[in-house]
Amino acid sequence: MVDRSDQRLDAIFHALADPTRRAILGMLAQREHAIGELAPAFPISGVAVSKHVRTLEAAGLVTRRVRGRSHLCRLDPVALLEAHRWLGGYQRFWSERLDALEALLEEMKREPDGR
Amino acid sequence: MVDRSDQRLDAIFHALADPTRRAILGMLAQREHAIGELAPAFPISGVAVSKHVRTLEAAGLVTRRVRGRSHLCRLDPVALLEAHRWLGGYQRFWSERLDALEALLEEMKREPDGR
DNA sequence: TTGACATTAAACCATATGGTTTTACAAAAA
DNA sequence: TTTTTGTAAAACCATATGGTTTAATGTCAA
Repeated sequence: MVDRSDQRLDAIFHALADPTRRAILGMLAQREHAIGELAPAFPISGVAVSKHVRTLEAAGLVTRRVRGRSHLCRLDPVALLEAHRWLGGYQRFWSERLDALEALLEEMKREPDGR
Repeated sequence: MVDRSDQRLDAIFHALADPTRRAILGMLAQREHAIGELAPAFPISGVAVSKHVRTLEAAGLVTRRVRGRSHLCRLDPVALLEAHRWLGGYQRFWSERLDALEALLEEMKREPDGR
């Protein structure tokens, strides 16, 4: 019952569950960065940042291309989309709530005295 | 730089990074369940399931009401919505890709010989 | 009141995680 | 060629995690 897509979601959500890794994604959302450019933004060693990048890469959230001694990292949106779609499967739960709220507001507009 | 909403996302994504916990959410998406009803669905002890539920509860993904000796668990969509919205912040990355693909397909429709 | 039931608490264990420092290596610069 | 630079690999450490088993607790049923 634990299939491949399960394991992929495990890796994606686990990768997203760390604030440093989310911040790295945020930087990569601006533009491609070498690991050495990412590292100074964090209060941890470059080695630690490198390991975070590897985790993101393993989860499919980041791709890397090596140019000389620099490893250029780029956001890969596909994994983010996967997670987004999985969560979207629950959308009806919150939109039901929003619908209820909306209906209530509508009601209030039609009967402003709250009758 | 690690504020409250950061920690909330940590907890939410961490809670989602486990297949048992995601399966529990799946069951709760059907209807409210007592912990004792959830447990037989998994090949682990009831104690372990109880701890998973606590993790989900701590992340705000599940609420619990106690009725006699049963603890009734219900999905709380708000935390899921939070995660969904965070991911939605990256939507432009995959929609850009989809837009490009769409444009390409449009092009192919207009010039079916691939010129 | 006694006993069964649903759940939590506590103690424990193996492994995973996020960090460190040190070592290694390939590429660019001197 | 030698040195410096960017990154990974390896070894290590403390703590977190997901599981177990064994009490402890409160609630329903005989």
